[in-house]
Amino acid sequence: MVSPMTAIPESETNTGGSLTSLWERPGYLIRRLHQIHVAIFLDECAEYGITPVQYAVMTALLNAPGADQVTLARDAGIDRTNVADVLARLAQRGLVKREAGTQDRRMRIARLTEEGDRVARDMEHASLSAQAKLMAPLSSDKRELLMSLMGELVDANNEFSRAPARKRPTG
Amino acid sequence: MVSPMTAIPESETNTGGSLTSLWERPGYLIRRLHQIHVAIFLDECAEYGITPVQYAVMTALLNAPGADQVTLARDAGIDRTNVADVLARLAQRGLVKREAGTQDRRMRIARLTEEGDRVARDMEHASLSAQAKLMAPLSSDKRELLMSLMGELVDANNEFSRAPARKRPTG
DNA sequence: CTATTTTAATCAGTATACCGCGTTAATACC
DNA sequence: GGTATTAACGCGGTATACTGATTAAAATAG
Repeated sequence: MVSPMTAIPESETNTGGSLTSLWERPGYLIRRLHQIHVAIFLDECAEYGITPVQYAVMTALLNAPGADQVTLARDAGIDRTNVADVLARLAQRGLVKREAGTQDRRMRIARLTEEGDRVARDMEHASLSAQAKLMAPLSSDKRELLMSLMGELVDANNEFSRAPARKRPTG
Repeated sequence: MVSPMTAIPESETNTGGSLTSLWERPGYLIRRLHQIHVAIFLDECAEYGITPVQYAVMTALLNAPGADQVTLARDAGIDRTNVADVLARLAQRGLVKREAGTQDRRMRIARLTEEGDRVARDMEHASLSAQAKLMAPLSSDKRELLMSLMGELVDANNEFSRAPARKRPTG
């Protein structure tokens, strides 16, 4: 015994029932899909140097200028402490400015700077390109189907993540 | 102009076409789905203290004992450098042991320890519970549909991420 | 057999994502 | 009005995920 073969022994511990394939695990497919989307987004938006999460925060600020961090977290579906980090990085690049809240002095209010506003609007094309590239392998029908199914799942499981986002507009 | 009103001005910069809702962006839904799955998995598998990625690496090691880091990265769809970090943490907890490769001395070979093997097998129930909880809001038909669509998308876009996984078994 | 190239791993650095604790300010209660 | 509770932040810590550079060993070209 103990032959010196170091190649994969094939049946050393794998006694019969190998566990389910990764491709049958929803968690695996979701993680890979996430990886892939981030990679495509970063590629398409490389000229701006903005990440998907930063873009989500910036668009949230477009729609709700002067929001506090908790509101931004709920609007963008991002963890509270993470929003603070993202805002700090955006502020350091001059895309966001932060002030203390006037009414509630616990809050820190965030706004896009002029440059931040311009960048957020300019990026829309690139972000749509990233979407298109990601979904390109699917037919139009399948795209809609996938969006619908994912939306349903996120909606129903919203409360399970630490960052329960604002629910989908029912309208 | 420059009125001192600090409440959300509603139309300060938001000139007309507000950008697309987050719920219409595939990247947003994918990111939220990922958040939610990780949260559910950590909750269901709390007694083991194993993360989804650690579980993926451990099951990869179940099926390919003695694999090197590049192989593990491809099998589990995880970035090369990340695999090294995950293995280091698993090794520190005594679930994995690592040795230098005998034939190719650049490689570092990884194996599950006895305890690691036992934990990986014991966890299957909990991981299936996490899957079930995640997918519970969807009917059986919709679950299959979603898995199929996600699989198709991951398969087609595989090469866009830094961690291009081993392709889906065609059989 | 030497020189180039390729490959596995490591390291440093950055960004997301979350937890738990503590601080401070606003609110509620008495 | 003083106390208890709640709420918004900040900080430290951990894990994933990736980039770029470097090192060392193997494979290949000349």
